[in-house]
Amino acid sequence: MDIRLPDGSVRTLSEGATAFDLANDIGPGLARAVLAAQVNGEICDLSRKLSDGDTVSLITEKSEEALEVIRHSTAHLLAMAVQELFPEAQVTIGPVIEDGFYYDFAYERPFTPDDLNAIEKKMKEIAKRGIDIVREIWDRDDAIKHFENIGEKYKALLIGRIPEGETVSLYKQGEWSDLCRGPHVPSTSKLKYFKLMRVSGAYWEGNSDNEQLQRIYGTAWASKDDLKAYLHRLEEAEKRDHRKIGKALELFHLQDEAPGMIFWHPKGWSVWQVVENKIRQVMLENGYQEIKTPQVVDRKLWEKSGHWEKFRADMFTTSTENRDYAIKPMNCPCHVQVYNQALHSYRDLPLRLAEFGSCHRNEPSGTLHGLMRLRNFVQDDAHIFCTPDQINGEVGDFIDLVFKTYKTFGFEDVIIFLSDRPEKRVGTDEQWDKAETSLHEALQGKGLEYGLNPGEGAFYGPKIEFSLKDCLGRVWQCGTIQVDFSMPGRLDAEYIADDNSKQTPVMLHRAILGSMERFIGILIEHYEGKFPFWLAPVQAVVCNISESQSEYVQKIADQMLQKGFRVESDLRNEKVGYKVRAHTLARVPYILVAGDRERDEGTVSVRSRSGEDLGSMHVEEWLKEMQAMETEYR
RNA sequence: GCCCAGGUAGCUCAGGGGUAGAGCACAUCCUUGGUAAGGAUGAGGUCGCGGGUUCAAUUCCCGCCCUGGGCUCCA
Repeated sequence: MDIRLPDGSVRTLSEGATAFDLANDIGPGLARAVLAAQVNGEICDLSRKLSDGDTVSLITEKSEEALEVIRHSTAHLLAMAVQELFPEAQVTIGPVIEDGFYYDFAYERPFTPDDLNAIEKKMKEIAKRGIDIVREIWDRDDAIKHFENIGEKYKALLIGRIPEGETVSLYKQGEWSDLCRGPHVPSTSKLKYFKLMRVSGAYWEGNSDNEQLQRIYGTAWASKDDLKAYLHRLEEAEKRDHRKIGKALELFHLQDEAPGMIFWHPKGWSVWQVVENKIRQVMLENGYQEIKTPQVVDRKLWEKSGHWEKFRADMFTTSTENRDYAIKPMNCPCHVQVYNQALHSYRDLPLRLAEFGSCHRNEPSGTLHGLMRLRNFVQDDAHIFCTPDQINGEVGDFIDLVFKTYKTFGFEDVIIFLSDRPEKRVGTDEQWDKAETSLHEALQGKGLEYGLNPGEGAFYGPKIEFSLKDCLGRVWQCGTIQVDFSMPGRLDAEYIADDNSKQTPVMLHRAILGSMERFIGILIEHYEGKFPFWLAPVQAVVCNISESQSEYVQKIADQMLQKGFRVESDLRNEKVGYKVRAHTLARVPYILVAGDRERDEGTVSVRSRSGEDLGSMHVEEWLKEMQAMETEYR
């Protein structure tokens, strides 16, 4: 039979030849290196029997496709090792994930870090044994019986979900076997570059009502260098961690007495204010009006808005003089109160009310994370009250605003998802059709790529979410725009239409940064604490060389301060080298040095954070330079 | 909320049933030094909180709180 290779050439093999035979036929080197095959585009085992006319490419460690196979096989290796060491452990699932894999086990006790070391050692040992990995086809019912007999109830359960009469594939390595679709590498000896990373609990089927399983995470790569590079990448990412930098640069702190809430220090609060003022400016330039509403609001309003019934457990409450209050978990009900204080004409719409609204939500303790997930956070919130016909235009304008704003802060890489109608929802299908279409059209009109989260919309309307990634690749939602058919009606918002009828406006909830805290956290990681000039908490430090220039240094530092720049002077009894080092480590964008020469000439010597010597310049000239940087967002 | 690992000086961390350790930072003194660490001296701790075992607990045991990594959740 004839087999076509990726380069277009054709090789003739005898009937019944496998992908491995093909590799062997091409050369013994390839036969040693080959891990899997791709037959007519489908990745499969080397034991796959080929047919006349198949197009086959062989996957070696150099192929991109190899990683998934290696990781999958390493997950099996892990499971085998665990069961050799802990025969009572039951296997469940073990998928490939970004950068590695995990495997969930049911076991009477959690695995310890010591166990992990032992398991990894066992894995290496099994790998060295060079056990052949063999694919077997089983009848579904036989497979269920088999796994039930050996006490693997989870596997039996999984196979039970496969339709009757179908066959399933099992992969066998030595005495050990696992239900698996495959494909896998041909022998455990192909698995060399892996490392177990951590243990954690995980629920069976991801449902917290189910029993907790023991999850082991690992990473696996095609080469030693790749593994090393990955571990190095993790270390580098850790250096960007906003919690670490936040502490080192004295931006903020957290303490036991206020879990999930931030104590902002002068430097962190400086960043906050610059960010807030920038957003405030953007809001005013785009037709929003800023308001401020109460922190603590009577329970009755939350009952009316529906929050009390649905989210009471997640709200902080307080009471006094027989009245119950909730500390606001969101701003929208309050914004409707402001809207309701006047009788509105359709001519008033769209009405855009913005607030830097501080919200408290009693998030589960296990979910708190630095600045990213808090119990108290401030949203750059706004609500647009509009007619159904205005949704389209408002959403389109908002998307532009999001991208423009993110760009100002240095972000180009934005992940967009559209969440559409959930099963439980309010509003008519017609309304949902219209709203969802508006969102799709707005995104497509901008030529944006976006993912779909089917059924993930809020009960009151569909939404678009804009997310940014943190240093560890975790995705955090920042911006959002949500259509709301429910709350305006619940809270009696209305307007008089052009036919003099009373109508209920649609409300769009929207935020660009989302949570101020989270956004600043992402900013810290994005810039590794090296904020651009306009955001930096301290924009420049002026240093003297010896005592005789201290008066001059104070004078010019004050001059810059009066012009509105955030400038400090460093007159400490230390050498310049010491001061330069200290302020470089503190990520100050510019270090200005004045010795006798500069004092006599009325200049400063300018050194950038990156170590570049920009030479001496007159103070006036430097002031102009700073003014330019301030408005160019660089 | 669930599983695991942590919590020692302002920070980063070592230690371990019987006077608590380092580096950096801080203070004082010497030094006035031209672009990433000048020198000396010194101060600094309820070893997360509560209980138990013990002659003795920061150390061992139990509970709680917080932090970190996951899971679940995220209006």
